[in-house]
Amino acid sequence: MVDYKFNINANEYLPLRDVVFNTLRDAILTGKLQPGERLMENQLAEKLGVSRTPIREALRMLELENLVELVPRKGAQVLDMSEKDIIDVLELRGALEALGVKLACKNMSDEEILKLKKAHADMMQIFESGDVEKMADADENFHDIIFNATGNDKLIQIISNLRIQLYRYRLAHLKSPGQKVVIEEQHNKIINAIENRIPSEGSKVAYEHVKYHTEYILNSLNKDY
Amino acid sequence: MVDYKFNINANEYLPLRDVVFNTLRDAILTGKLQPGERLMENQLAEKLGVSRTPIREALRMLELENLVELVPRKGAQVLDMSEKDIIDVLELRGALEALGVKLACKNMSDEEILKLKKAHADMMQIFESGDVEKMADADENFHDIIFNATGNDKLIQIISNLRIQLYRYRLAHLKSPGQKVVIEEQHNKIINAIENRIPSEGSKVAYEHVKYHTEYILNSLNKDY
DNA sequence: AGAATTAAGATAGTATACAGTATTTAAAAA
DNA sequence: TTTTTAAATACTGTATACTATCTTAATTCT
Repeated sequence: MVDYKFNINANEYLPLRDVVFNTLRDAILTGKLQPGERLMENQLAEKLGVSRTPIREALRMLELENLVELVPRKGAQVLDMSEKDIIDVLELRGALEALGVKLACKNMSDEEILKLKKAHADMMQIFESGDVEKMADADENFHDIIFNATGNDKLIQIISNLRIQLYRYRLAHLKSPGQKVVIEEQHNKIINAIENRIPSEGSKVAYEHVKYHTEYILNSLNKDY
Repeated sequence: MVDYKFNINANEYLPLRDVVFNTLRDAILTGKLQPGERLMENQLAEKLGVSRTPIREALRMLELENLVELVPRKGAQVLDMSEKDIIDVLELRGALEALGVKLACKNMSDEEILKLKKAHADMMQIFESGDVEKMADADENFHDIIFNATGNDKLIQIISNLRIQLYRYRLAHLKSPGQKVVIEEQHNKIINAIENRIPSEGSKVAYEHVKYHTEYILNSLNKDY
């Protein structure tokens, strides 16, 4: 009746609400569902071939992820982020990336440091290609390695959520060709701080990294139109 | 305290799922529902006099608030926090309180500073009474004023969530009589930083405040039998 | 007796039905 | 025409019914 195309392991059971949740989230993040677009339960149910029940539960989950807005008796719509929202989230990211690198300075294993360096090298390679999507992915990968080394699961959870919120706007950053040199230098600083186990330094450069990122994004936003 | 979507205006409509959500959250935070306790949909539905539908939706929401754990086809149970979870959350709070006070140094109005001072004075008064619940509330109020002055809604949202997670464990802190002097001094430092508009100082003392808090809580936890 | 098996009950997953409320459309009045 | 009102429609909110699975306890087998 229902085929679980998201399940690689056919043994594992994934409730429909989670399938719907993943589907809708993906659609929102990739822009197939645009900010402001209404999400009607019947329509979604029909399109996805399920009843309204899992749709509704998925919508509640998306609401707490800040991806959709739910107005009682009116319905759901894809949430848009104002410029201020983006600034706010980046402000948070600044603090949390700083914490993340600080913890990574203390906790990252030598193996993981190697992995981090490799990720950095890969990313620089990809930068040559000019494929913005892949660049963004490589950047996320780099930061993922750091966060996973912090050992703080709550931090990982929150930063993931912030990243999801920013996902739709992240491409603005890496477009300009001059970026490579700056990002390379900043990432190198981060790697050095971690390798030399200097938490205060790591915290500082991570913060500056996000701050630079923020300013860049704001510029791109204002340049639009 | 728990004033979230609470509606004073009786005209405004609150979906049952939100009523259930508030009810269950309150029950969890006040310990009426203990960590580890199973939450069965039928049972809750009957007890609250509603159908399973709003119960299920409320449980999904509680899951994303990290208050209950949902295992597919098994059910929900009140989530317990390990000592490590508590440390992780406090580590996050350290970074976010630091950010909060830093922003408050920049954005807090003179009026709000007066309110903050009053809240501090009130708190010191309440400390004399020895009523731990009220002390905790007064402390939350003090920090609330700061966060509301940051102007960063996302920060407010996340710190609220972290606080909710810690709510059940917060009383451990204020019990010992020696606390008053230390907390008074630390809060004074925070107030001074904000009043004199020194973000770097505010950030520093806020971080130290949480760090002290953390160490205290850990001590209490280990002392428990 | 202890382990394995099966059957019964409990519980979550999903679909559907119905009720109530916004929204839209059409009609009537100004 | 423009505004008001009324009816129709399209939603969401909630309850309930049905199904699939998990748990528990009884039963059988070794």
